Amino acid sequence: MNYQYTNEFRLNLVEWFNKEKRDLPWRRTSDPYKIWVSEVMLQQTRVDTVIPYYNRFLEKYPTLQDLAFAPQEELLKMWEGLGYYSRARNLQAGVKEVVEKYNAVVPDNRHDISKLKGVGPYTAGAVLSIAYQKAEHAVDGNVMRVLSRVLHIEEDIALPKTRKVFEEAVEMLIDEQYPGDFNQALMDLGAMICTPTSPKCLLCPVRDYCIAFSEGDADKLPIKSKKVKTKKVQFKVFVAMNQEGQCLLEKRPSEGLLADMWQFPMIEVTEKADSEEVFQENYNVQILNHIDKELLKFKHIFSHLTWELECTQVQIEQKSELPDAVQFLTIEQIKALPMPVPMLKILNVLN
DNA sequence: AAAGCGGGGAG
DNA sequence: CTCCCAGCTTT
Repeated sequence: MNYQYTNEFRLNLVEWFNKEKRDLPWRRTSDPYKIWVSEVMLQQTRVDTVIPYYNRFLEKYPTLQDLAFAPQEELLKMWEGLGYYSRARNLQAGVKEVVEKYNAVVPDNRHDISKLKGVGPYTAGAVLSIAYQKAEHAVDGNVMRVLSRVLHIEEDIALPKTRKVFEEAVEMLIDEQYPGDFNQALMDLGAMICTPTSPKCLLCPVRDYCIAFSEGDADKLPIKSKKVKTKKVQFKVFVAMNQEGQCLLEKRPSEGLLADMWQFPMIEVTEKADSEEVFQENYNVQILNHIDKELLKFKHIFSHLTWELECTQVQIEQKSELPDAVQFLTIEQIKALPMPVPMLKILNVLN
C-alpha cells in the first residue's frame, strides 16, 4: 500500500471507529491499571463474557494496591469461571512488581512493561497505545484476520514467527496521532465486520483498500494450520460426606491444569484398579455406604482434553490422617472456595 | 517451535 | 460436531 492509500485507510478506519465503536466499560477510563485488567481478561475470552467479571473485579480491586495485597484464594474466586486461571496469578504478580519497582505507576514503554508477568507482546501494545497513546502495535487474532485480508497475507497465522509479519504491517499502517483508536478500530472491525466466517464486506469502511475484497476471497483468509487433538479421560468423582455432614475437598497442585483450584476428590478410571479402592487408599478413608451411586454424570470439554465425570455420593469415615491439601469442609465453606466450572456443577446439585 | 492452559458462543 | 476468541508461559 502506498502512502496515499495508507493515509486514507487509517482515516476511514478511525472515523468508522468513532462512529460505530462499542460502548464497553474499559473504554470509559484512561487508568492504565484498569485497561491492563481488561486486556488480560480479554485474552482468549469474548467481550460479552468479560464485561460482568471486569465490573465486579474493579469494584473489589479499584487500584493496583488493592489487587497487589489481595489473598490469592479470594483473587481466584473473583476469576472463577473465566478460565485460564494463571492469568489471575500472573496479573497479580505483575501488579505487585509495578507497586514495588515502579512506584505504582504502570510503565509507559515496551521494554519495561513487557517484563511484567503475564504481559506479552499484545497486552504490552494494547496498554501502551490505549492508555498512553503510544504508537505501538497490538496484534491479536482479530488483527491478524483483518490484515491478512486487507493486505492479502497468506502466511500461516498458527506459526509463532508469523506474528512479526503483522506487527511490521501495523507499524506501517498505525495512526501516529490516535494509535489507541487505531488498534481498537482493527479489533472492533474484526469483531463486527471482518468476522471469521461470513465477513460483512459490504458494510466495511475499508473495503476499498482490501485486496481480499477485490480478489473476492476474504472468506479464505486467514490461513491457519494447527489442528487440535483432544484426549479423553474418565474420572470417578467422590462427593464424600462424614458423620458431621462435612464434605471431602482437595486443593489441586499449584502448577498445571486448574492450578490451586479446589475440587471433589477424583480418581481416574482404569482397567487395572477399582476406583473406589484407590479412593479409600489414597485419601485414608473408608466408604460406609452409598448415598447416590450416580449423583451426576457429564462431560467437561477443555480445549485440549475432555473429562468424563461420574459422580458418586458416599458416606465415609476417616481412617487416619488426611493427605496434604485435603480437608473436610461444610457446604458453606466450600462455596467460598475457587472451583472450576465442572466442580461448580456438582456443587449445585447438592441439597 | 510446540505444548499446555478454560470456558463458552456461533455456525 | 468444529472453530476460535482483545494470548502468555514454559520447555
